Amino acid sequence: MNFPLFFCLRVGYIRCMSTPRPYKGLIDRLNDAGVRPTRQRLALAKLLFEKAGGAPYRHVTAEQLHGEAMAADVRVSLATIYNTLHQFTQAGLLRELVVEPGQSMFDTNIDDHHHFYHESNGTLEDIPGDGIEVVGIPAAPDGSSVKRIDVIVRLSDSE
Amino acid sequence: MNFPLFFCLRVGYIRCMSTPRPYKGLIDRLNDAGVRPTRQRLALAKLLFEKAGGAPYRHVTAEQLHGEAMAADVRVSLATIYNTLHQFTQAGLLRELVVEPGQSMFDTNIDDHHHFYHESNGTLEDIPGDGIEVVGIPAAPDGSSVKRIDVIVRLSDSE
DNA sequence: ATACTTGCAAATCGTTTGCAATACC
DNA sequence: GGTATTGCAAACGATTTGCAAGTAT
Repeated sequence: MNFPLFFCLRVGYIRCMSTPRPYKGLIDRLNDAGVRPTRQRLALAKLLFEKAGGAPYRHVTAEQLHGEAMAADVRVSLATIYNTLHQFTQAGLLRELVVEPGQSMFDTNIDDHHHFYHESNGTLEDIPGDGIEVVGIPAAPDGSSVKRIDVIVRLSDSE
Repeated sequence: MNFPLFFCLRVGYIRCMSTPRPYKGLIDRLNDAGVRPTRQRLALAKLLFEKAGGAPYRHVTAEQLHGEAMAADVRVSLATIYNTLHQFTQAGLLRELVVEPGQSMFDTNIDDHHHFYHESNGTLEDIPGDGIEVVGIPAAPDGSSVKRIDVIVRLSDSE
C-alpha cells in the first residue's frame, strides 16, 4: 500500500505550483516539443510561460529565473537552469538573445518580432512583428540562407 | 651623446611597423579622438585601421587582435588589448557588437550599417547602410530616445 | 530496468581589476 | 615631474562540464 508515498507527492506538487490544475497543458507542451516533462522542467516552464504578469511574453536571464525558482520554493540548481533554458531553446520553446556582452536573455516569444532595449535598466520590450520591417537586405552570400533577423532598437534615457 | 639610444628607437619602430612612414595619420587620428598615442595604442590602431586586407573595415575580437599583435612582434598584454578596445570605442573609433554569447566583436566601421553573421564560422560581414532600412519602428517609449539600431542577419550554411 | 536528468563542485572562458613599474608630455 | 598607461597575476561573473545519485517511462 503506497498511499503515504502518493500523498507526499501530491503535497509536493501543491506546494510547487499553487494553482489547482497546475501543469496541465505544460506537460503536453513539453512532450510535443520532445523534452521529457520532469519536475524541474515543469516548474521552470510554469515560471516562464504562465507567470508573465500582464505581458504576454517574458525576457529572462538564467540568474533571474533561478531567483524566481528560489522564491517559489522550487529547488533547482543553476546548472539545471542553464541546461533547461538551452533545451527549451533547441526545442523551439524559447529564443536566445544576446543584447549585452556577458549574458544571454531568453525570450518566451518565438514568433518573428524585434526588440527595444532599455540600456538604463537592461530591460527588453517586444516590438510586434508587424510593427517593424527590414527592407533592402542584399541576397545572402554564396551558399548560405537567412536563418533569422534580429533587430535591436537601443534606447537611452532622455527627455 | 645619445645617438645609440636614438638608433635603438629607430630600430624598434622599424621592426614594429614595417612601413616607411608608419604611424603618421594614426597619431593624428588618436589625438583627434582624445586618446594619447602611446606605442601600444598606435600599434593596435595600425592593426585595426590599416591592416584590413582588401575589405575597408574589420571585425575583430580581443583575442584575435592579441594574436595579431603577437604575430607582428608587438608585445601587448591582453589586458591592454581590452583597455584599448574600450577606449577606442568610447572615443568613437570603434563600435562594439555582441552577436554571440560570450564575446564581443569590435567593428572599425562606425558609420550606420548592419551585419550579416555567418554562424558557420563566426564571421561578420558589413551590409552597407543604404542597402538596408528598418521601417515602422514604433515611437520610443516614454522618456527615451533611440540611440542606435542593430540589425543582424543570421546566416546558416545551406545545401 | 534502463536511459535520461539532476545537483554539486570544479573547471573554463571571456573579461576586469589592483597595483607596482613604466612611458608620455 | 607628474599623470596617464601598461603588464602581470589574481579576481571575477557567466556559463559548462564530469560524475555520482536520483527520477521518468
